[in-house]
Amino acid sequence: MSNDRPAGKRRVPQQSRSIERVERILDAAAELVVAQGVDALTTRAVADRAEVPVASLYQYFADKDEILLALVERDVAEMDAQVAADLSRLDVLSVASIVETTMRAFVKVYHRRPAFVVIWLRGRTNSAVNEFCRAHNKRVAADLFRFARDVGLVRPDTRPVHAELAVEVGDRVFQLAFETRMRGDEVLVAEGVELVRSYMERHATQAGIEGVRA
Amino acid sequence: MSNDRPAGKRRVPQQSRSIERVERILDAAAELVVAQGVDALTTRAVADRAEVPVASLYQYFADKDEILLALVERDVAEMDAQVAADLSRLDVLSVASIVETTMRAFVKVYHRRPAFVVIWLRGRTNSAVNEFCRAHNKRVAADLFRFARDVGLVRPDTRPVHAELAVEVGDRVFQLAFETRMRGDEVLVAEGVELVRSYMERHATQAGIEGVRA
Amino acid sequence: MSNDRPAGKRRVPQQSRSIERVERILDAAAELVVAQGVDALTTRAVADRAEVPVASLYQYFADKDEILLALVERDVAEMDAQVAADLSRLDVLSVASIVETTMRAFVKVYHRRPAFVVIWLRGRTNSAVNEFCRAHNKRVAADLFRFARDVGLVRPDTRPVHAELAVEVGDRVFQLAFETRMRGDEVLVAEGVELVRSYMERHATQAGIEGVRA
Amino acid sequence: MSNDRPAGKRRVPQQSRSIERVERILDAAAELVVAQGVDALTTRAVADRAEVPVASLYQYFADKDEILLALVERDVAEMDAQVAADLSRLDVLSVASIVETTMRAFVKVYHRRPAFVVIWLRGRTNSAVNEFCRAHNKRVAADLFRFARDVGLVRPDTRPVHAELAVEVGDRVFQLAFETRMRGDEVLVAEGVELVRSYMERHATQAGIEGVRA
DNA sequence: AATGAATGAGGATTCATTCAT
DNA sequence: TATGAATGAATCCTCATTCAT
Repeated sequence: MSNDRPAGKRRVPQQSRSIERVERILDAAAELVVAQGVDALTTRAVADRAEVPVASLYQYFADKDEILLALVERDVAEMDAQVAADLSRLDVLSVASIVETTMRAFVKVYHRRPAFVVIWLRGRTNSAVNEFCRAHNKRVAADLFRFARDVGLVRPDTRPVHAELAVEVGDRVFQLAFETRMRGDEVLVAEGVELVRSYMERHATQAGIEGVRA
Repeated sequence: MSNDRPAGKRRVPQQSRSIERVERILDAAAELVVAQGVDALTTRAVADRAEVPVASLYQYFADKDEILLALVERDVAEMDAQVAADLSRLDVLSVASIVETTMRAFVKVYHRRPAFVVIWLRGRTNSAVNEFCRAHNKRVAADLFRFARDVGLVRPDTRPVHAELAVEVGDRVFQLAFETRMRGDEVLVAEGVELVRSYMERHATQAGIEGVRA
Repeated sequence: MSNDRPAGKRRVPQQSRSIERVERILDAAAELVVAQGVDALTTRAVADRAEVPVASLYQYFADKDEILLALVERDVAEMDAQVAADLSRLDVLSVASIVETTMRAFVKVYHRRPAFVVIWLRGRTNSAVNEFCRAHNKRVAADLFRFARDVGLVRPDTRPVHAELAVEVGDRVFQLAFETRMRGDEVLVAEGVELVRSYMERHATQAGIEGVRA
Repeated sequence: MSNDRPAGKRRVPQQSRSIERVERILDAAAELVVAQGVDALTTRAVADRAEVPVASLYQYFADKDEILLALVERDVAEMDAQVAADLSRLDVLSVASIVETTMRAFVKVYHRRPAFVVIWLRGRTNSAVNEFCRAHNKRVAADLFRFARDVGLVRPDTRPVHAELAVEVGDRVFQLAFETRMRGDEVLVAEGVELVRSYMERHATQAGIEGVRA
C-alpha cells in the first residue's frame, strides 16, 4: 500500500524523537480520548497521564493537533496492514469477498483501537486528522480499485470515483454503527456490508460476481 | 409529518422572546457559523455581531448550546416543510421517486441554509443538536416508512430499521458531499441517491418498483 | 422591650407594602436560606420561589440586603416576645434564673426559626443585618441589666458593659452550638448557660444568688 | 505544639512555588482583605495588586479559596509560635497564667496580622478556612489540655471538651473585641480573659489555682 | 402598583504555547 | 535535549438593579 503523507507544518524532525517517550505520550492520549472524549485531550492532561512535563510535548509534536494526528497515523498504519493481510488470505476473489473482507478488517482494528473510533468516527473536529483520513480513504479506494480492475472483477467503465464513494459510504456506515456503542452495532455493520456490496456489484463483471481463484 | 420536540431544560419561556431580537441573534449565529465554523460561536462573537449585550443572550437562551439548537430547529422545520411540499406534488409514487424527492428536498434546504450544513453536516459537536437531529432522522424515517407501506410500495417484512438505515446513509452521503463544498458535490449527491434507491428497492414490492399514481 | 430600628437607606414606604406578598417573599427567602445558605439568596431565586416577578421585589425592598434584614427583624421581634413571655412566668428571680430563662428562650426561637440560625449565627456577611443584631443584643443587655438592677439582683457597681459581654458571649456560644447542627448542640448550650451564669454571678448581690419571689 | 495540616485537593506542588512571587501574592491578598474585606478578594484584584497576571495565580494556588487558606496558614503558624514562646517563658504555671498568656499571645498576633483578624474573626465565609481554623482551635485546646493535666493543674475528671469550649469561647470573645476595632477592644479582651479563666478554674486543682514553679 | 425586558460589570477558571535556563 | 515557570487571551455565565410601559 502506498505511504505518502500530507504536507504538515511539522517543525520537529522525525529522527529526533525519543521513541519510548513518544509512545508513552501517544498511549496517554489514546487512553484519555477513549475515557473522556476528544475534547478532554488538553496538553496538561496528556502530559500528566504520560508523566512528562507539558513543555516536553513540544519536543516531539509541533502542536496539540499533531498528537492527535500521530495517534491516527499509528492506527491507520495498522488498518492498512490488517486489510492487506486479510485480503492476501482470500481464496476466492470477488467484489463481495473484497468488500466484506475489507470492511471486516476495518471493524477488527476499530475494536482493537478504541481511540481511533473516538477520534475518527466520532469527533471529526481536527482538520489535520480529517485531511489525513480523507486522504487515506482515497488511497484505500485507489488501491482496491486498481486491484479489482487488474484481476478483472469490475467493468472497464468503472471509475475511481465509484470506489471512492463505496469507501466513504462504508466509512459513514461505521460512523453510524459506532456512534453510541464502542463495539459497534453489528446489525448496522452487516447491513452496511450488504449495502456497499450491492452498490459495487452494479459495476462488477461476471467474474466479479461469481469470484475467481486467488 | 409529526412535530413533537424533545423536552429541554429550557428556563426561558418561549413567549417571552422578543421576536426581532431573537431573530437577530439567530441570524448572527448563523452568519458566524458559516463564516468561521461552529467553534467560532462564542457568546461574545454572537453578541457582538447581533449588536446585543452578551447578558441579553441569556434572556432568550438558557445557554450557548441552546442558540445552536434553536438554529437547527428553525432549519429542520423548514426541511420538513420542504419534504412534505415536494412529496405532495408527486404524480407517481415509487420507492425511487420518494427517495429522490426526499433527498433533493434536503439538498434544497442545505442550499438555502448554509448554517445548517455547517452545524449538522460538519460539526457534530453539540450533543443537544446531535440528539435533536438524530431524533429528526428517526422521525423522517418513520414517516416515510409508514407512508410507503400504506401505499404498498414496500414488502410487509420491511422493518423500520431499514428505513432508518436508508435515511442515515443518505445523511452521511450529504455529509460527504458537503464536506468541502458549501454547495455540495453534485456527482456525489446523484450517486448517493442511486445508492439509497438501490438499497431500498431491495425491499420494494412490484408496485414500489414500477410506481403507482398518487 | 424597646423597639427603635437602625436608620436605613429605605426608600419604600412601610404602608405601601402589600402584606401578603411581602410575607410570601420573606417566607421564600427563609426557605432558600435554610435550604441552601445565605449565598443562595439571589433576587431571582427569591422571586421564583415566591412566584413574584424579580422587579416586584423592589416594590417592597430597597435592595437585596433589606430582604435579609426584614427576615431578621421578624425573627428578632419573635425573640423579644419569647423572652418577655418566659421571664414574666418566672416565680423566682435570680441571676441564674434570668440567664437560663433568657438563653433558653433564644434557643426556642432558634429552633422555630431555622433561617435565623443560618443568617445570624452562621453567615454574618450582611452589614445591615450585623448592625441590627448587634443593636438588638445591646438592647437586650440593657433591658436585662435595668431589670436585674431594679429588682436588686446585681451590685450597684455593675456596669452595662458587663451585661453586654454576657449577652455577646451567650450569643457566641449559640453560634458555636449551632454551627454544624441545625438543632444546636445541647451539651454546648448547657455548658454555655453555666459559663454565662458563673460570669454574671460575680456581679450578683446575695439576693441575686439566692433569688427573690417575683 | 503539633503541626499536621489537613489534606487538601492541592494540585500545585509546594516546592514548585517561587517563594518571592507567592509572598507577593499573599501580601497583596492580605492588604486587600484588610482594606476592603474578604469579599473584595477577587482574583483580578489580587493579581493587579501583586502585579502578576491573573493566570499566574493558578500556578501557585489551585483556586481562589486556597489563597485565603494559605494566608491563614501563615498566620496560624505564627500564632502557634507565639503561644509556644510565651508559655515557655512563664515562671509560674497556673490555670490563670496559662489562660492569660495564651490569650495575650493571640492578641499579639492579631495586632501583627490584621488580615487574619478580617479573615478569621470577621468573614467566616470560606469553608476551607473555617475547617482549618476550627481544627487549629481543637489542636490548641488539646495541647493546652494535655499540658495542664500533665503538670497537674486540672482535676482528673476534666474532659478535653472543656478545654475546647474554653478555646472557642475565647475565640468568640476575640471576634467580639475585634469586630469593629482593628486593634481590638481592650476592655472586652480583659473581661474575656477573666471569663475564660473563671470558667477553667472550675476544673482546676489547688495547684492549678495557686500555681506551681515552671 | 406592577412588571417584562434589558444590561453593565464582573466572576472564576482554563488552555495552548513560549522561553530562559 | 529538557523543562519549570509564565502568561495573553479567551470562555461561559450570573447577578443586582433599572426603566419604560
